Amino acid sequence: MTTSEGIEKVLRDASMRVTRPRVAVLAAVTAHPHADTETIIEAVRQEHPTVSHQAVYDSLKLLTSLGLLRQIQPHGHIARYEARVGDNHHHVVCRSCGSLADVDCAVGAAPCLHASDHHGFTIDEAEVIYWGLCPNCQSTKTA
Amino acid sequence: MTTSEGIEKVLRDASMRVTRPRVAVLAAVTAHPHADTETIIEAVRQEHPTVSHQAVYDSLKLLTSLGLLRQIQPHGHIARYEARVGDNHHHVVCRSCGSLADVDCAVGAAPCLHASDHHGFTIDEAEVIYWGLCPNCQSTKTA
DNA sequence: TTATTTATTTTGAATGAGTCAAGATATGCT
DNA sequence: AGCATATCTTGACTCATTCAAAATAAATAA
Repeated sequence: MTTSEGIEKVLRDASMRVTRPRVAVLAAVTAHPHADTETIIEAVRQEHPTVSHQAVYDSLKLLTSLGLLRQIQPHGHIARYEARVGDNHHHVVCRSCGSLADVDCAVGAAPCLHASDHHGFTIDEAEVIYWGLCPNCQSTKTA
Repeated sequence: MTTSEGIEKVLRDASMRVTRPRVAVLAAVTAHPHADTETIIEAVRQEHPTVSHQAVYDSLKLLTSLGLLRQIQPHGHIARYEARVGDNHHHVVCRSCGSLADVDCAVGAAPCLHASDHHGFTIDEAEVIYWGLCPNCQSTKTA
């Protein structure tokens, strides 16, 4: 899915050009799950030192809109990205250090997706963020 | 709960001073649910023209940490606040116009709060944001 | 393969929500 | 009323992200 051929097909199907920055960004996010933009820029530049930050921003936005990436941005934190997509998993964020971990869905396939009263909204996604303390910060706080 | 006496008690219990900006901010948020900071600043200044933006930022942060307010900040949007607190309700955000509505909990009291695998995190809150289209934008899109 | 078209990228400046810091002010206590 | 200091005002500053114009390179056709 996230292989080199995979992205080419998705991009071409969307009438988008297959460019070095785009492929590199997808690879970088795949290699660094939950990385922020700065980290992704650095990772991309390991292989392609001339790629601009703007190209990374553009690629992240494009790949996200095409469904190849997912953006995570908890309150008070900058945006992070992950390549794990389409399996309806959620995230835990540590209130203390900001570290982030994946959490599989609690109840079956798409829990929480059926709100009791939509106010007429059509809902296509339920995003869940759990807040708490990571193991590290728990011990630090109590120590 | 959100009355003038209510906030005084909460502030005093927390050893915080009862100041004009704090009371005004709580009143403004109560009167303008889901308002962003800019809107709250304007609302506060209707009554108290000399209150600084910094005081509003500080008050919002304090009142939020005391549990009198709740901050909502969907991806790509600036922070908004609401005074409805402690009833575990969630929000729908329109992908098109960014409008926001309350949604009561889908399944009983605290759904989704029990993630299957915490990775050792202690979870104290499950935040749910539904994404979709508001009634207005639905008709605009299809029209 | 080379020329052509134009989507993307580079570069560098700009935006703007939010934060920082120092001095002025007002709250709560005695 | 007067004191101590929490809070506010003012104004500069941060920094993730966006904007814009010129340069570049991907895709198509000759």
